[in-house]
Amino acid sequence: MKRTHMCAEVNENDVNTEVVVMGWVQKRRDLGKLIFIDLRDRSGILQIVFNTEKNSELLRKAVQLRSEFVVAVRGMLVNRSNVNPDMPTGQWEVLADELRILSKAQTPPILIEEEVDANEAMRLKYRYLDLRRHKMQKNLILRHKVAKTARDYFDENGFLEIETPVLIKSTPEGARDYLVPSRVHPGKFFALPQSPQILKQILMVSGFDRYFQIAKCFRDEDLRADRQPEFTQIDLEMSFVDVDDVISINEGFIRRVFHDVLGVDVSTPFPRLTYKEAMERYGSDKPDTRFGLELVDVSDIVKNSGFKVFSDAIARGGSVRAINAKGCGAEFSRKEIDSLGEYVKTYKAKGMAWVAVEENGLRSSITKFMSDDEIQGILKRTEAEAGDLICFIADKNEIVYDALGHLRLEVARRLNIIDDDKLNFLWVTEFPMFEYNEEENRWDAKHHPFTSPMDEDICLLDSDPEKVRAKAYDIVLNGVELGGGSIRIHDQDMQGKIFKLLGFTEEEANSRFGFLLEAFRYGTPPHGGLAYGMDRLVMLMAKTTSIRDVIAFPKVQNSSCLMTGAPDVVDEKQLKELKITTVDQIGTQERINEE
RNA sequence: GGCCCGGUAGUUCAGAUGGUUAGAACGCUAGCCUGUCACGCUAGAGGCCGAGGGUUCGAGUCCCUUCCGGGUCGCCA
Repeated sequence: MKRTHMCAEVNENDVNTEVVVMGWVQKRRDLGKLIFIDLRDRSGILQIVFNTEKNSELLRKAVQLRSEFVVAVRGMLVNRSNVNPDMPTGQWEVLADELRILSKAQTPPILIEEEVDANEAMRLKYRYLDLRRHKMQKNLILRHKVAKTARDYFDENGFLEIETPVLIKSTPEGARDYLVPSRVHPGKFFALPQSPQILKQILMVSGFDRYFQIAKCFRDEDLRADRQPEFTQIDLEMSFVDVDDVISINEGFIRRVFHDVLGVDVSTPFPRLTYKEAMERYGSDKPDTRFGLELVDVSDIVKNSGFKVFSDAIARGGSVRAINAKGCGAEFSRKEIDSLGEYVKTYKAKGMAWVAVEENGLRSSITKFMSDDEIQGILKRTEAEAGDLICFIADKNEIVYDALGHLRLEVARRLNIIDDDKLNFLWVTEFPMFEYNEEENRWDAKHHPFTSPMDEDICLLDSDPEKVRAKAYDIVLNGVELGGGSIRIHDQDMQGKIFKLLGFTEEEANSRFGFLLEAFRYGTPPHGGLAYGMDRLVMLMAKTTSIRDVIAFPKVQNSSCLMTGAPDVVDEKQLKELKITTVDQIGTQERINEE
């Protein structure tokens, strides 16, 4: 038998013709002398009917069918007497003439149903069953379409897809590397790329002008709902460009991918926020602008306040900022307000002061310490009305932003005011070039050490490195960092200066990035680019909240794969070839030696 | 590494204050049923209550340790 149709791809024109369909038994409804089968393939579900009047022999065979058997069915596609309006193929069914059981199946440990809320561990252990679910198939089909659209779009815009190696030189900095031992060079290791960053820059030196790649990347760090140890970037780089060129080609891509894959029209250009503005208004460098609750700085009002928590924070160079949680004063109990106070402690805030505005007065933890002028000033600045709850954080700016930025999101979630249908794209630009590393007592690159400073800030490099802004940009969708990039340094002298500022000696810079620095000596075009977290992009397009839902075989929080059991021990022989001894073995060896 | 939530039939869950024989739904097995599509009806099987230790006359329930899954902080140039 040769398959003629996918289950859900039959139509009126096929009625009264013979079809052959193959797939999995989704459901058997046995009425005695009449058996219905819902047959499922990746296209959908089609009902098969076995009728004793037509073929009693065949019906006896159909009795054996169970969930997830793989079968082939030949028969006439007919109009149903009882149409099922809830099913895309509900007006037809196949009147079976022949049934072949291609493969029997054990009863599956999880049900292949849309409404499964099976435990995720169970889903991941039996991932092949979980992936049979329509929703998961839809997600992976969506992912395929995103990848295809990326290839089409970038190809049409003159980008070349070029593969870069997966076994590369470790350039420590940033995330922890995954290492691969070399058999040929005992004691030496390859690293898996955290991103193709340096290699794509070298492709610019080679004159490829526009490069892109759908690249696997690896970072040996702890997992989150939106972070896996191996993930996929849509990575691109362009020569002879500045910030606006990169932004514009990427706005085109986003417009295209949402249009082609989801049929949604996204309007461009996207709003741009500087890093400074994003932090001051939203307390985050990846603000969710689908709702208000913006941060308000009240430092000037309370700098001399009798409430020492406020005045002291400001005296120490910090600030006091607030959000007006509209309606929460009326809505939240004391217990709920206190739980917000607990919530901000996650972000190192020592506490949360609050004022609930009521019809006939204020309910508050702090007003007794403050003057009327201060209180009135705050209410005016925060545009407080009866029913509102003003929440304050006083601390170092860094903590104030972080705590209030997260509090803002938490309040919005509790108030359920986030519109899931919105697609709020924006660019965050003008990131600081450096951030101070308290532990190591030096400046680190906020993006990476090849990021170009903004032209107008170059004069500040020596005097005020903290004030230098970079030609770096992130693209944000609904509070999720979708991607980021920068214009790179193409000038050797500037690169040397930046390395020096980052505290690299010449030898260190050479041993880490020598090959790149050398490449730059042979004629380097100005260049820049961007990389998307493809998993996150697909996750948001699929309207799910975990990238595990758009990755076929994801890993769990401890970086293992529940289906295959990776990572696992390997043969002694393999280790021997690699000249690798594990600490456990060393321990054993030492114990043996001691005895 | 820290904090929070969870782990009870195959699956999803319920099991106040410790108390005799641990329940439900779905799934599964068998029988009946010719228009079902959450098919229906009848009967049935199925449990080291994650693991180990402790308290107690008695532990699914309380305590300690540990393992597993999720969220989060740190981490993620």
